[in-house]
Amino acid sequence: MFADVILPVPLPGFFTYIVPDHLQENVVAGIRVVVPFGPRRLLSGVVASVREEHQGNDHLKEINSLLDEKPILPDYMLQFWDWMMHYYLCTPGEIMMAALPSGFRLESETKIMLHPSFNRDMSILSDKEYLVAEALTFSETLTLSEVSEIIGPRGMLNLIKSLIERNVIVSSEEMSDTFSEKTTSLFSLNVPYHNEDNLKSILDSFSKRAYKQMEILMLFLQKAGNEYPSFRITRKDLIPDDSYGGSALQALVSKGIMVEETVPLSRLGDFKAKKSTAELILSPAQMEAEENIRSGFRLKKPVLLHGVTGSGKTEIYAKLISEVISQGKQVLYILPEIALTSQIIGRLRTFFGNKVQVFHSGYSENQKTELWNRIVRFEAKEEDPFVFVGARSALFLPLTNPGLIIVDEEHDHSLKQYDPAPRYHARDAAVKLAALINQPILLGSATPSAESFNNALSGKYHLVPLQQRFGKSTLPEVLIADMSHEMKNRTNKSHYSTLLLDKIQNALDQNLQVIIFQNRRGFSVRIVCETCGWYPGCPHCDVSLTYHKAIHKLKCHYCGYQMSVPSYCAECNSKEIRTVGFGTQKVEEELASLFPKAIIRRMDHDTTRTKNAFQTIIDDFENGRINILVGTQMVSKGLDFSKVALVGILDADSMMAFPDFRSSERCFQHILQVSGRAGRQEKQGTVVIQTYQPHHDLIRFACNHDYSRFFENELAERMKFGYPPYSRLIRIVCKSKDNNILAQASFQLAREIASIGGLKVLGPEYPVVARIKTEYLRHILIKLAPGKGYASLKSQISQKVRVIQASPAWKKVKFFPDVDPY
DNA sequence: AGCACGCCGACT
DNA sequence: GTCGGCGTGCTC
Repeated sequence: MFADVILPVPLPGFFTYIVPDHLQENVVAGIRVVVPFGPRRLLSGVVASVREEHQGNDHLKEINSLLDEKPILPDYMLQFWDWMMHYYLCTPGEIMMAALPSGFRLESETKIMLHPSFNRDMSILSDKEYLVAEALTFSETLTLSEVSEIIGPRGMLNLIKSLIERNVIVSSEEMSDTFSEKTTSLFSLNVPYHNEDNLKSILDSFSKRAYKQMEILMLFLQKAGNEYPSFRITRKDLIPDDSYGGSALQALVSKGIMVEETVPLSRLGDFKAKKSTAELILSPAQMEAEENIRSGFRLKKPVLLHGVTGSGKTEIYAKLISEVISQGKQVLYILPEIALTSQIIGRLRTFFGNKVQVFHSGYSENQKTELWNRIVRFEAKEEDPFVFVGARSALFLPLTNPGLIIVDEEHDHSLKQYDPAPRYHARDAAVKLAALINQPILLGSATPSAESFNNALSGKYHLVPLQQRFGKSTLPEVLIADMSHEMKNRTNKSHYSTLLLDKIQNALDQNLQVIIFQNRRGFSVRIVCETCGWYPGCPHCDVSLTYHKAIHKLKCHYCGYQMSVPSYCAECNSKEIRTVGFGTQKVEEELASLFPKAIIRRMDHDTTRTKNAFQTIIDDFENGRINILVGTQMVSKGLDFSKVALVGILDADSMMAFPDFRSSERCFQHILQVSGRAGRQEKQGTVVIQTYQPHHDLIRFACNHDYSRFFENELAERMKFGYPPYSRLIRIVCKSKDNNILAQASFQLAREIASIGGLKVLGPEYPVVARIKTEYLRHILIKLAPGKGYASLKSQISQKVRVIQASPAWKKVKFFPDVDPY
């Protein structure tokens, strides 16, 4: 028998191994195996399929051993991987690396031991060799990292090689487990002292000499109550304010009065539900939407819930989730970004407590591995997790009994993975996954993507509108500040219109909060020579350097290169150098001088870098410790604040101007999303949009919250130019350090692909940033017209890529296909 | 991707 | 003379 194995290497295809006779019964698809790979490497891989026949007379190797008794991946998950590698033009290994936490991807580690025939004649050894041999007489085996600790990393490999050649040592490959169980100590009363007399006498003796020990013992008995013989407690729970550093407790253990035992501790945390789901009361509008969603599920169509900001989508989700759980099924809840999860988690845990688990890239590998283990062993018991909230990568969780998939904020661009492969869109992949498992899927957004909206219009998705805000809140009033008018009349103070400043003052006077949105494009602050226009650029990338005030340095956003701020121009030696552009930092400063009494905080990449920074800012804002919050996209994403009276959008134009067919859509979504933060309770909120193009359609539609009109317009535009959803795009990113070879290779590839026919090739073109980390870039954009045959065209395209890649002339060029690029 | 092999410049 | 730099080729 032969097994096709997926290995964590970015090479196309599976690797075929012989299944040894004694393993024939146990090797099935979805199981992990250890296989030899290359001259001296062992890898763990996943069996994709087992077959009886194998053509070709290749020299196949044998499977070494098995890591699992039963599959860790359900059948549908292997189908999902298969679909993904074909759809997104990547290798199974790339999917495996994205899907499995590292605890499930074991690698071999070289271990050395003394050669059995070595006669222990140490005189033939050098000093360093002697140290290694001596260490091997104490502990039988050493890993390479242990050897490196003994003699240092320099020349280690050669030394070991020489020892092996001289038959002093032998080496072997062993699989090492990277997962380490988290443990804790539990303390209990030792058996002799379960006898009350013994206990009493020891307490009496302590009252004279070891007062602290008695105190701890008393504390233990107090917490244990009648259960004291079987009571076990952690140090932290026993002595919360551990001022003794635990030494007294340790003394009790060493005297044999108490017993310490090490037990495994879950990293997944413990959360109690605070409310019963019976307390989930939906408004009539929500109930209607819920009913409508169910009818969509009955039609076996993906459901698109288009609920305006503040309409209470989460409550509807919770209602649906509670029902799925009650059937003993699991729920997968995908969110665009880690930052958002904590809010949603909090709300879901109110109802579902421990049943809710989180999974995203911010989790440690050990945490991920533990959750995977729990899922693989899922038995639908009360204490098992049922709801999995996570970012894209949660799609790969091997749920054994999934009953519902939710993709929230389905319009969000961060649902698409860009690097590394697989470059998948979590929404589209989730729709496919739902179809594979034949279970319902719900997509939710206040501003659905053009793709999804089009699918809803065409009947492919079932559309559920929810146009009413929850409770008494109404949609905010949107006002336009015409910046060209303001500029002409010189009424504006720097970047702020009088309208916006008045409204801010107004809000502050009423002790209400303000959010100021400045998008990322306007975020970068550069340095420019006033005399000749020179600006410092990154030596490795084709971008200007961004000024960072906190470190007073110029920095490259692509490769991290840093330099100090030049005092004169490198071109003309002029000293007239100044900063241009205005980012959140500058906004924060300027607002501080305009509103000296207000407490202003900033939320952007810089201020949310540390683990809890994001949550801290949100908490401060929620509790009214911040009057004005200045931020990028981050402030627009699903945050629920109740006292926000005003939202200001400083520079709508820079969002509209970006040269990309999705820029209008993105700009409109940002405006609507950030506007949605205003006026979440009875009082109507206000939004001020500053723009130089007040009559632009996009601005007009945004003012009226007119999603449908905007997207009807937008779809008409897309159709005119043949952009998605009226075509499919594949972008091939070409990279090389050699710009000439890159130019030739990418040109050649574009020509080859064009020759396939049935598609349109644009480029090769220079991307906006044409060089990153000393590598030059070209983009080839392929438009596939609507109709059948995508699969065949795609495989032809990747065939062409492989041919070009294989030709010796272009071997310095790398190609990365990106299907449905963003 | 990782690892071995192989061919040239900087040190004991 | 060796160490170790990374260019090249291969992995069922």
